[in-house]
Amino acid sequence: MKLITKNTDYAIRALMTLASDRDRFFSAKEIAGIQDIPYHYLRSILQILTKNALIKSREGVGGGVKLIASPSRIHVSDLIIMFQGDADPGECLVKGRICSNHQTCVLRHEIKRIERMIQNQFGKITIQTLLNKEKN
Amino acid sequence: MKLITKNTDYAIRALMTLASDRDRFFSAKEIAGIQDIPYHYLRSILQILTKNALIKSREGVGGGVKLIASPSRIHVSDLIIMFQGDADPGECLVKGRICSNHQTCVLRHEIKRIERMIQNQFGKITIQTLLNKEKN
DNA sequence: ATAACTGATACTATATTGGTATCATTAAGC
DNA sequence: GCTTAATGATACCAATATAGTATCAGTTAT
Repeated sequence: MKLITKNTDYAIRALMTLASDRDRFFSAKEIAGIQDIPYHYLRSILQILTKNALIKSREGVGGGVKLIASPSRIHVSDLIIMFQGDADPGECLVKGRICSNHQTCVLRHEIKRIERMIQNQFGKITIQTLLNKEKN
Repeated sequence: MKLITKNTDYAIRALMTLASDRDRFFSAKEIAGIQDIPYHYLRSILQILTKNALIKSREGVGGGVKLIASPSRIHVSDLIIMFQGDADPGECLVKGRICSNHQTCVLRHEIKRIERMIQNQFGKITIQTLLNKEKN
């Protein structure tokens, strides 16, 4: 059961690095080195984070990316949605007679409930809480 | 976030059909028709259920498969493990410095906790509870 | 004997995820 | 201004996992 894909994972780690020094710009190359993330792949991830205004970028020599959102306001649930999409696109897994007879399918209902619970759990985890736990 | 894959879903539906009449054999063809599941794919799923002793099979004319486990003892969590494997095979998602510096990685720890919670939730759902909810 | 079934197994197709490459543009600093 | 170090945009490729198909051998009721 893969809850978190690599791009989400890489995003979290990049953000943790950025949170370690909020005032300066880190280049993608630098972050890739620190976190051992493939450079080009990381670049595409950073672009998404930039578009979602969690970080800002500066081009040119001495440029890079820098955290602009507060680490305590960046929830892992947001990153999951950002990189893994908003769960399944409303499609009913259980087709066939059961569903057509009963309109709403019981299994699907249970799955939805558990998905909400998961998102709720990941919503409680922020970049800040991860940093805090790391320092124990 | 795909919690349940199609083979698990198909297995659940097949078992619900079998639970609807525990005394007789259903052929794969029949179940495929009732649940609108691709015949050959369903056959491979039924073979796995047979090997795991949830159902028993009878070859030849008039054969098929029949439920042997009690619907209230078949937990969706078991089926998830059966068809989707035992979560991730112990591999740490967060490699690089964070992990090597701190031995155990904080994100991984949180993910593991949530995974246990999910399995616990799916452990509370059985074929029987699904059937009960369906009949409301 | 035949027809209806499962067992075993190999194969193919599709989708998702992970990763790479390239060219254009920007900006610092000599 | 030229060079260099950086991102923006975008297209492409590879690897893996999931979903689905096909076939042949063996079994059993009639």
